[in-house]
Amino acid sequence: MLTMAPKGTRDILPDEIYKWYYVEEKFREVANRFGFREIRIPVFEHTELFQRGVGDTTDIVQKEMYTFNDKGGRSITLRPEGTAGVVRSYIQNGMSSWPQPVKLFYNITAYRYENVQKGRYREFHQFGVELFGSADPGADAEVISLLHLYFNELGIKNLKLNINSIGCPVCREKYNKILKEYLGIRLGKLCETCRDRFNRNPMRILDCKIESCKNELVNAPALLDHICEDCAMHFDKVREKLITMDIPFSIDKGIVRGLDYYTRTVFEFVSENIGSQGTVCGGGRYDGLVEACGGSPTPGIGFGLGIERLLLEMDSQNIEVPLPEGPDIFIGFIGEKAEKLAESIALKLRTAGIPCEKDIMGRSVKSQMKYANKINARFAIILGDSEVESGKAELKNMSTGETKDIHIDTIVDRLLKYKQGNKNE
RNA sequence: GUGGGUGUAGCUCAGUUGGUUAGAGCGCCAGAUUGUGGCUCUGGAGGCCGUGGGUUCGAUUCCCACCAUUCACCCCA
Repeated sequence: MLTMAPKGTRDILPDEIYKWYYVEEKFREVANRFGFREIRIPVFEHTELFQRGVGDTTDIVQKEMYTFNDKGGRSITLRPEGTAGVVRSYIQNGMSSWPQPVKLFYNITAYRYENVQKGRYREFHQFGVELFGSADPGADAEVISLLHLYFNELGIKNLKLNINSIGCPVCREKYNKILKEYLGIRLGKLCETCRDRFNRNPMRILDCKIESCKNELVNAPALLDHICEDCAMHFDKVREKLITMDIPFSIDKGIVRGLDYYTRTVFEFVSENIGSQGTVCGGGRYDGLVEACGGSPTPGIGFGLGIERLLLEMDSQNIEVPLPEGPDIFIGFIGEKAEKLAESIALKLRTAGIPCEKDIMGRSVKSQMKYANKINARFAIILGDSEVESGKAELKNMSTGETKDIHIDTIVDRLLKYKQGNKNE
């Protein structure tokens, strides 16, 4: 137990971190291109923020939060997602008086107490984007196109984009009446949980996976067919824009975001290759959220993108990420005088910005060379008494095996030139 | 919370029809004439065979429980 990471958490080791750097840098870069700026928010917030911002009736709040009292008696919760914290920050920092729209992105860990399975962990990583201040369908399209571009540039194929509209509170209320009429007559045939949902959140019944319930629901009215005129027009425009931008999508009337404050557009990017938790990215519009959290009415839209799932998908598609490079040079030595020389050269190289390693294991020359090979050093040099005396040494190119006699004083210059692209040096 | 699979070396996995010192490949460390890697060869380190209990003369092997892990349900990233 002492030597085991807690359930649902894991280490990201040096051998795989380059993949993380790669997708992180790409995400920052693409988000910046769209004018989104990075925000960093706390890992924990007041519990009530999530109760409000995520919604009291959701599974997340009801059973998945890491909640505890701090020593001051405050109820604190580790963030189960990113949106609520960003919304809080938007309000707290008066972002409504920033130039509009406010476009933010983030790279966070999040925490949910759930059973672990493929692509689902208790501590997981998300990229996200939140766009405040625009109710325009263009904002929806922009956020979705950001994702489309991002996946494209990573080389990911075949992620399926599903979109839907769940209307506004007004149309949802109307729809709920219609749905309840439909369900009311069939209530007896539904499972226990569904009967429970009937009063609390009838829309969730449509999500039920139990066969007998599904059978009763085949002809159930879909929310999309009952949204009001404004919402329908909004949805039409979003679709038009996606078509104009050549972004393929399907309409999935079944997407019903569990989070309470979602309005109008909801969407997800789904994979079929990474197990049953195939949603790589989920998002939508939340025009009521800022107000619900205590701010003035502000439209918003955003998404969360699961990094673990993204990486699983990239693996399943055999997408190659450029491997990290080894140090430019390994400095080996034998003897005390040579060691001092090696130390001073290593410091000069490092000061000049040249990655280099020097033996600190007291190994034989042969073993030092083996090590230089394992760490994928570009060059190696071995210093001994004769090198100390003559000021010259053999610089060995580790990939070709060629050696060149050089003056030790010139080593920094030579490697700098090499790095500047003069690979012939 | 529920159900199935799996726990033997750092990793991937053999194996013992229950019987003394538990194996391979990879990885790690070192050596193959004295100061030069990759290939090859040799050697070495490293296992309470997940934990606890039961059956037995004897358990890593059979049984039970627990724990961990994994996949799935629910839900979500």
